[in-house]
Amino acid sequence: MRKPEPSAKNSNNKLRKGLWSPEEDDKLMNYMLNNGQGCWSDVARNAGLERCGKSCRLRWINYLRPDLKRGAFSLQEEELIIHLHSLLGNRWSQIAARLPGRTDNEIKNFWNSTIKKRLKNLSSTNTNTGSPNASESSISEPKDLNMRGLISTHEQNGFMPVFNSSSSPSIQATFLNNIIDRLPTLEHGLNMPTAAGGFFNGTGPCFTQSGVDSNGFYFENGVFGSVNIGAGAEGDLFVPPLESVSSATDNLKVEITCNRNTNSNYFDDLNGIVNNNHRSENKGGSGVENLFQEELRMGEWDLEELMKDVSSFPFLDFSS
DNA sequence: AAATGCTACAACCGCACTCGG
DNA sequence: GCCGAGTGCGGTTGTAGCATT
Repeated sequence: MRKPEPSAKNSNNKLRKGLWSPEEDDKLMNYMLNNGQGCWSDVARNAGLERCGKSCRLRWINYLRPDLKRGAFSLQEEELIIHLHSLLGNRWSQIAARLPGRTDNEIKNFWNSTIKKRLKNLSSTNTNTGSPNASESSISEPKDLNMRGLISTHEQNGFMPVFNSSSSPSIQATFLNNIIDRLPTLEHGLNMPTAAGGFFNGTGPCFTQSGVDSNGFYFENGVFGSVNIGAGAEGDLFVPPLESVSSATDNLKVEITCNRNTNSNYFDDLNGIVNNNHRSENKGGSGVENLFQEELRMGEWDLEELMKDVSSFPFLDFSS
């Protein structure tokens, strides 16, 4: 991408830094192919490179490795990254391990440059929209919320929020703004339970008809709970207390608190939620269960299996 | 055509962990 | 147990190239 800086090599005997020249790449590539990976400081020395071992390792892993898949991320990969990130957070190496041919650095860059930007746009658009009352006139046009903009490269294939036709615009606006207002809270690592909980299906917000009818999730102050829409009279918006949240549906009760300071607890809780929903035998249940059912149809991989246990994620190969 | 802004991504940095002496 | 080297990882920076003004 960039041309090596001529000044990168110091005049004295210090190790070279900065961009790698094609000659250096050749040296490292030839050495690795002929000798395999060993101690990286030895690699650097034996390959005749004026680089530290750490730099050689990085160059090999992120750029020279023969099994690397170059080029843009596919839609499938993109969705998987979002799903995995919702479960794993910024554990790029673990995410990369599930994406053959992709490096943690690549995924990290993709996330920070592309996905994060879309989330930011989403958030700023909401700010500009103003209060629910102010936006009431425009909420009937979902694009004004820029919800789809989260993944702008995707086609409009049902990722837009779908409201009950009888829901008033003000309720829709209140509901959406309630969710969007929480985005800054979730920005830290974006460890939002969206993919698991149903706000985002991995490609954008996913408010299914059934989800809006009965249950959604919300996440605030470290508490993962539910937002119950229209459980009573049509159009009612019920936001439960933060400390302990329970939905009002007949066949589903969610009372979740989690410690945001410990990722393991957090993700354990998320997985518990997912598993609880999977275990439900009530296939006719609405709300959260249907949200998951909707989600499971979104990707070509078995997301249900993915969400059961992060440690059991399959290593997917999209290279075909 | 030049200036400016934006984006993508390669590479560095610092911290944490493991392991052998 | 301590120490240092090696390694892995996530955050951040720097900049080439493209887009826009």
